[in-house]
Amino acid sequence: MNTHADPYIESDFTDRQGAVLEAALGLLVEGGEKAITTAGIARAANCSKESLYKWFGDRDGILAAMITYQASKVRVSARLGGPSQSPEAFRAELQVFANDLLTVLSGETSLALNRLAIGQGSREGSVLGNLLIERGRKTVRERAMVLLQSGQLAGVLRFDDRAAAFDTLYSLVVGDFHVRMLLGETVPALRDELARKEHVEQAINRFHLFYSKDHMN
Amino acid sequence: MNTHADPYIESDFTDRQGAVLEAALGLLVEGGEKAITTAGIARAANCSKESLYKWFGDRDGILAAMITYQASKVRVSARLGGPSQSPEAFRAELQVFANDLLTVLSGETSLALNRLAIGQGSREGSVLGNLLIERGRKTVRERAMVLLQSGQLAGVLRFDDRAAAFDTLYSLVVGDFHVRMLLGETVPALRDELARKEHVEQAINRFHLFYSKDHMN
DNA sequence: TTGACATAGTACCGAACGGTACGGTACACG
DNA sequence: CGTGTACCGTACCGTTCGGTACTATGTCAA
Repeated sequence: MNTHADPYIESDFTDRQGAVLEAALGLLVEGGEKAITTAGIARAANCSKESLYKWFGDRDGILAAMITYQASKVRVSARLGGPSQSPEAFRAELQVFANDLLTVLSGETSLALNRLAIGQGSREGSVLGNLLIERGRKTVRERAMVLLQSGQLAGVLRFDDRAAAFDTLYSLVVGDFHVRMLLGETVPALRDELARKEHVEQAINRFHLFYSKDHMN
Repeated sequence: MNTHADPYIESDFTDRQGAVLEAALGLLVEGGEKAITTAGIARAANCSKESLYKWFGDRDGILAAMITYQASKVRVSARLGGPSQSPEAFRAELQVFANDLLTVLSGETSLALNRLAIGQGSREGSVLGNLLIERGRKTVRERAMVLLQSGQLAGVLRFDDRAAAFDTLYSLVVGDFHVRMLLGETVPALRDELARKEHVEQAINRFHLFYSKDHMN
């Protein structure tokens, strides 16, 4: 991958190519991997199969491009609240992050891409899986890392291993929801507004129970 | 393989059919869904395609049968420790449960079946996904439920919603590992024996922090 | 022995798909 | 104007796969 993680690299794709990938993503969301045929993409995007192969190499190249393209689109705004904030404000910010995380993960496109990568997975080193972990999880991870460090600097949180704290936060917020959604279950705790808010609050409370200065064990 | 190894196997499958499904599972583990072709199964199991279609209807029927067959094989021994045990013994039992859960989820067959169901997922009501949730998760869930209730009766745990407590336990133990393994990542915290033990202990400790009588908030 | 039944093995068919090739069109550049 | 480039649309090819049909073999019962 590119070591130069410059923030300007939208993607290596032309507008036309982006439109084509958009159409392919639409097909994927609607019909699953089975719907991603070269002829189908060409038809949906009003382009020729020859262009597809020139741009992306082969079908797997198209799939990989879909992931990188979508990941480049979800660039989140990692707004830093600054180290001088109250514990309540920080807690609220964590709740916002948790809510955003759940929103992203429960999005149709995210689910479809995860299903695609998992379905292709384990075979051939799971190229798509690595791609999805690298490109997709990196953004949310970075945002959380910044958030956690700001909490530590503000004196709200206390931990030795920031990565481990992130894993805990992720587990508490997401839990088993992701797999269940990937399996096709409609999780009511994410649909219902009230239940979701309660879940997020509980998760953040529990996270503080682990990592706030008051509750260290 | 298991003619009568498991005492009361409630699968509707003949021994021959079980052997065929076993071969199909082998193909699935080795080569992913792409390797599950009717001709391939017939070749690997030394049976005819006609028999496959007579027994399982069509290809989707084979996939569904693979899930139900495997689920019927994993019937866990829900040994009940009884309500009169010390907190330390109960904690140890929770750790054993957590360890078993991680072992099952990281098994190649379980991962392959989950990948299969997820890959087919969302399309057509996700039949395989529901099947996997129903048949697969039910056993582990029931065992955990019994365990939790025994902990409550023993006066070690305290909760109103047992299902919610189970979800918390599951999240703390499994966390993000499942998705990452499904995506093809080899999680070191599960391979390494020491790291895994530490993780399980931490998870159980944290669970007790939420639900033990001493730590209620 | 004879006949009913189950199954293996193989051949076959139609459809779908990945990938390639070719003709046609619009546009840029000299 | 001519030439190259990029692209669309379509036709085409070879392969694979799901599903069916047919034959051969073995087994059990009368």
